[in-house]
Amino acid sequence: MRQKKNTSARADIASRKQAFVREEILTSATHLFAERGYRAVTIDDIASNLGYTKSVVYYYFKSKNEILWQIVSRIFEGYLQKIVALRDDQLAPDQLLAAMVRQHALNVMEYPEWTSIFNREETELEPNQRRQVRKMKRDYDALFEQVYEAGVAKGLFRKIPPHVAIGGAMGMCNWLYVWYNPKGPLSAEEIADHYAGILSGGWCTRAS
Amino acid sequence: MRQKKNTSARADIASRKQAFVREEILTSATHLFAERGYRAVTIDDIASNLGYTKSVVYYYFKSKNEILWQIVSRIFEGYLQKIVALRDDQLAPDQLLAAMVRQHALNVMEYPEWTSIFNREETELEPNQRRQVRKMKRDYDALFEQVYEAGVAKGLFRKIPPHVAIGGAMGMCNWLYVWYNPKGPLSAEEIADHYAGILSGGWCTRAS
DNA sequence: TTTTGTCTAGACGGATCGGTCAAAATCCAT
DNA sequence: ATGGATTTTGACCGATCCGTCTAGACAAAA
Repeated sequence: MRQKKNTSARADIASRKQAFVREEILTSATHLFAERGYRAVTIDDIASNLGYTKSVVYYYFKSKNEILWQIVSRIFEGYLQKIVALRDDQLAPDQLLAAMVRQHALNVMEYPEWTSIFNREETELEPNQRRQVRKMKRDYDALFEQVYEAGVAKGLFRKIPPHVAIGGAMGMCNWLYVWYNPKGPLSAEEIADHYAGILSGGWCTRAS
Repeated sequence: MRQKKNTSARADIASRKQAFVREEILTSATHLFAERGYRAVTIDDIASNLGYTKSVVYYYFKSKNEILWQIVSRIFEGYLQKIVALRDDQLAPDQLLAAMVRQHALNVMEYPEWTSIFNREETELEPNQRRQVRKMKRDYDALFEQVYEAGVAKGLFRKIPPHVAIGGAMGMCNWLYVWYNPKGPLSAEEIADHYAGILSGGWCTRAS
């Protein structure tokens, strides 16, 4: 018993440290991948950015690909949760979709680097990983498209193919990673509201 | 005279062939860069894709960077011309901006690969090239923002910061390179019209 | 046929980078 | 301090890839 307790305490410390360093490395890698692109970043870059050497990174991760995959997987988890949570509010399709768009825009602006990686580095994944990512994206978009369809059925939305309407909304929001500046004059909430507003009612003062 | 004529005839054939092969190489490179990313494509890939060897490519181009730069420069030229041409029509801001958005969407859908490269590979350019590209993008966007501002002044558009409104429109259109399928059920014109419509009047049937 | 300019092949250099490995250092319970 | 587990180091291997270079193929002019 005592032995077991001791070794497990020791293993505990070890695993906590491992978790911490893994997190550090993922953060460093996220910055660099977003800034220069996966292919242009070396393991040495990721390591020396933290004052480590390459070997340290390879102690905590099996390969460069595993680092990328960890980042990509987590991005999706975070995005999905916040969108799914909105469905509990039992809103009408037009209100719900506006809220979902708003939240997606906020997702992008909260971690622009994630969106950059998620969308730019898909080709760097291995075939089966890539299939998974594509499915994630499809499922995520489908959440929005279903609401759009429901809204069309109720006469709330114009009869535009859901795929086109949602594709437009996604582009609008995802593009934020290109130009959104956290230190800019507008807050993320303001921008998200503007976007939800434009998509719902357009930017013209009267209907065209 | 005869000598001069002869040698120039020979040079003529040569330069025509050079122009042709250079074009071939740029096309091959464009496909591959868009598909796999600049960094992941080797000169050998570009060459063997055409049945050539690496040396041929280096006979026609100084470096890999020159190929990328040629592609990027041309993209902008093509985009800009078609947008500037619309200004001659002397439309009111709301009509003009709708036409410009429509045209930009068509630009993207005509050569999705160009948009992909133009936006994904900016980090692969050399510093001064990158500065030029950023200026191109700023100037391009400014064309749209000016029209938006004029529309706001006339009470035609809602008072949204032009940068935000146009950023959204650009994202919407540029994102087409991710999902637009030329063989899909909708034509490029239909999609472009839908987008211009959404941005002008929203996707809701009544103003929210 | 010889010569000249244009184009191509293939080998090579040099640098980079992902990943491995054995040895050393560090840490902690006994 | 000792012993065992964990962590770090730095050298190293092998592969890839950009770009160069030399020799020669090929066509057209002389």
